[in-house]
Amino acid sequence: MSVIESVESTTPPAGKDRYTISEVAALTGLTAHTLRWYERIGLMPHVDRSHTGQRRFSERDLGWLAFVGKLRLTGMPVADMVRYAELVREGDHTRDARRELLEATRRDVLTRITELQDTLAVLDIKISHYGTACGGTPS
Amino acid sequence: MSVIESVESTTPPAGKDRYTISEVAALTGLTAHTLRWYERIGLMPHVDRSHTGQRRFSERDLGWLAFVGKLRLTGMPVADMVRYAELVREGDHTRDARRELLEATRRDVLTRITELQDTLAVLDIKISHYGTACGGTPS
DNA sequence: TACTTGCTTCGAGTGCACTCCAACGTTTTA
DNA sequence: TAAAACGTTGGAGTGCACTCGAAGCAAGTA
Repeated sequence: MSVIESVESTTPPAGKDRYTISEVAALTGLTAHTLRWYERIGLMPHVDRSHTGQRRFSERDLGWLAFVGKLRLTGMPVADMVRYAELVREGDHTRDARRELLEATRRDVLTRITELQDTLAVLDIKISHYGTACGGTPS
Repeated sequence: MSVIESVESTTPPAGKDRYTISEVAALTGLTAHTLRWYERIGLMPHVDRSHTGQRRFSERDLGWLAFVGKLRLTGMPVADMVRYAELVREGDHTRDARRELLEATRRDVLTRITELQDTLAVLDIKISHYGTACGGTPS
């Protein structure tokens, strides 16, 4: 618990802390279906429930979803995110493993950025070929 | 043909020009299955055949595959790449449409790079929360 | 009270990008 | 020449990440 608070929360609990699933859907851009699916596969920590069993998301849940959204942008497979979520749940002794995982992800992201910059260069060359009213022998 | 030469070829025709499918697979990292599939869906221009009907890839085909590989890295859907390939086949009067498409792709790539850089920043913050070597427990 | 909206679950369906199979023909190597 | 390796096709299968449907319970509004 303390680990989650100290490391996993980015946004401090401020504002209301009992969001319904449709509110969270609106805030995150995910569908309610996807949010339930995330919980089912273990990608969400267990979400609090109302007295009638309906989900009530906390600010921390929102923070986690925002982080997951970032990881998703990197192309990380959902299974790997689930693995990370499991490590968080397992507690303090997985700190090193988690840092390792994040650092590996960081390296992947750097690689992806480099690849995209290469691609950008290729696109620029192509575009410039299209741009110039070509008369010479292009390569 | 001339359009393809003037705009679509990056590598000048040098070296042998009759690669078998397994050679191309080795060179590109794609499987033979994928190469045939690319042709079937119209992502490859029609590949030359031997007198018995086997594929013989040219240097230009390799250049096209390299470009497709770059596009693939951007996350562009295969259907969009097929669309671009169709424009190329349709000839000179689609130049503008093609440049448009490449420029849109370029914008997408820039957006993706920005997203990844944001993600990188988040990862760095998380990693720094996990602390540097002093807190870690080595095996 | 009746209606509308939103929530629950489980399980099935979708779209994408491959990936593989079966059956058979061709080319290379020993 | 015989075997091994490689090629062909159409169509079916796989894995991922959702995405949706159906049946039913609960809460708010006219």
